[in-house]
Amino acid sequence: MTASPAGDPPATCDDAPIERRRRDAGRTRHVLLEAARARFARDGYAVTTVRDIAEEAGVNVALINRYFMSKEGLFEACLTTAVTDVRRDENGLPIDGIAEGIASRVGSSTDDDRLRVALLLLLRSSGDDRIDELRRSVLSAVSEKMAAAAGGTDPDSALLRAQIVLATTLGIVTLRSSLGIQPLSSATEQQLLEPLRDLVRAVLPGAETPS
Amino acid sequence: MTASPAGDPPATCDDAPIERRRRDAGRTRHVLLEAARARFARDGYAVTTVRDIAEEAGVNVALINRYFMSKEGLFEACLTTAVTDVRRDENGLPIDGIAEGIASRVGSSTDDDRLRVALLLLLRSSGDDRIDELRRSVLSAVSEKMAAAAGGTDPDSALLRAQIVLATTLGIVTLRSSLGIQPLSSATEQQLLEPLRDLVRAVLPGAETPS
DNA sequence: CAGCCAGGTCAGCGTTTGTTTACCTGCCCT
DNA sequence: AGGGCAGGTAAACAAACGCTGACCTGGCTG
Repeated sequence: MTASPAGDPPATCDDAPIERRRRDAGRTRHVLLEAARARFARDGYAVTTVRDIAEEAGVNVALINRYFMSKEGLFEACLTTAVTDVRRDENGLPIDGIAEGIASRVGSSTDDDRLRVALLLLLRSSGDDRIDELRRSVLSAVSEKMAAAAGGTDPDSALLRAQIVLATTLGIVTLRSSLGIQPLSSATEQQLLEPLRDLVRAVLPGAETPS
Repeated sequence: MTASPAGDPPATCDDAPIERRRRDAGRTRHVLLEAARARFARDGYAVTTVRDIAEEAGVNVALINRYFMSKEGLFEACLTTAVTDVRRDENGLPIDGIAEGIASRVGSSTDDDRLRVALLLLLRSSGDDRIDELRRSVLSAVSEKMAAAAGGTDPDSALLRAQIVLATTLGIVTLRSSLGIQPLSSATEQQLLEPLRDLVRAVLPGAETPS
């Protein structure tokens, strides 16, 4: 599997056409990080071995410890990128249209959409308390932002309700990726949009759903 | 931790007051199964070691292989009990009052409520395809039963919507147990009931919520 | 009471895990 | 052209894993 590691010459060019350099620390680090993100998100921390990740990245196993100190360091780096992805994404949040946002985030089916992978990563635990606290804080921040966007009168109730909507989002991502339950797994973004609109409008107090 | 394994004499009785027998295969099997359920549900399959389970149950490690063939066999037995729990529970489903059912199932905070543990177990994977198919089928069955209970016109749309409600349920259980997000984690069954009522009424087409 | 077997213990097997050490080698600089 | 070093490789480490076989022993039966 994974016959061409990362940037193999497609056998039609002779010397050094595309590949940047033979030895590129930054590139290697990046390839390793992407492979780890995918495996950790799909299979979880404990199941994934460093040899799996290295093989998928087409890189020597020892380089994981060289660039990330340890397996846990690599996982923390993955989570950091996930946090960055989520943070950047929620800045572009449409104030109204929360349902649309969830649908588009959750919708992409099997492609490695960055945000779907990021959400899955936030659900994975390595057992390290400090990293768990990171997961907790960013998930809390997302729910707070959603509660603020939804408005409403009682702030405490709004936060609880926003976290229920967040639970729905994470639950859908889980059911679509881990299990393969039909029709949820093969539902398109369009098909998810209508029920999600109903859900958001009902659960979030002051949320407006544009036509 | 767990100083008294399962049924220690409470130090106030001399000889053999409560403990049934010194050697009881059925009891040992049961204790093992309960310990495994708790650990698998809380930490997942790969993280949990057979030595952990045996220690928590207060029995010898080799007995796991004696009574359940393998670690995977033990996990399958755990899932089977979870399936039984879920099946028995959904038989007593109130036709109306789906929200009440979810709230009561999800509500119990840190106690090892059987149904909460069962739902968590259904989210854990051992990597075995056959067992995964079991998880898939029972989760599908739950959503189908919910869709049937909710009624509605279009059966396909109703199923998708029921699975979204199921995703919410599983998401809440996950957020409450794995992470400790506030205020969701410490919300009582009562506090969860109101938003869940709104959610079910909006997402499930023909669901009636009694006053 | 003696015999027997289900129930339980113990030590160690082979494998896989994350990690480290010592060693090459491509690439830049003067 | 040729050191020098960052980038990469290979082999092996100790620890932990699931599992197994040979071995005890409590408790019922004849």
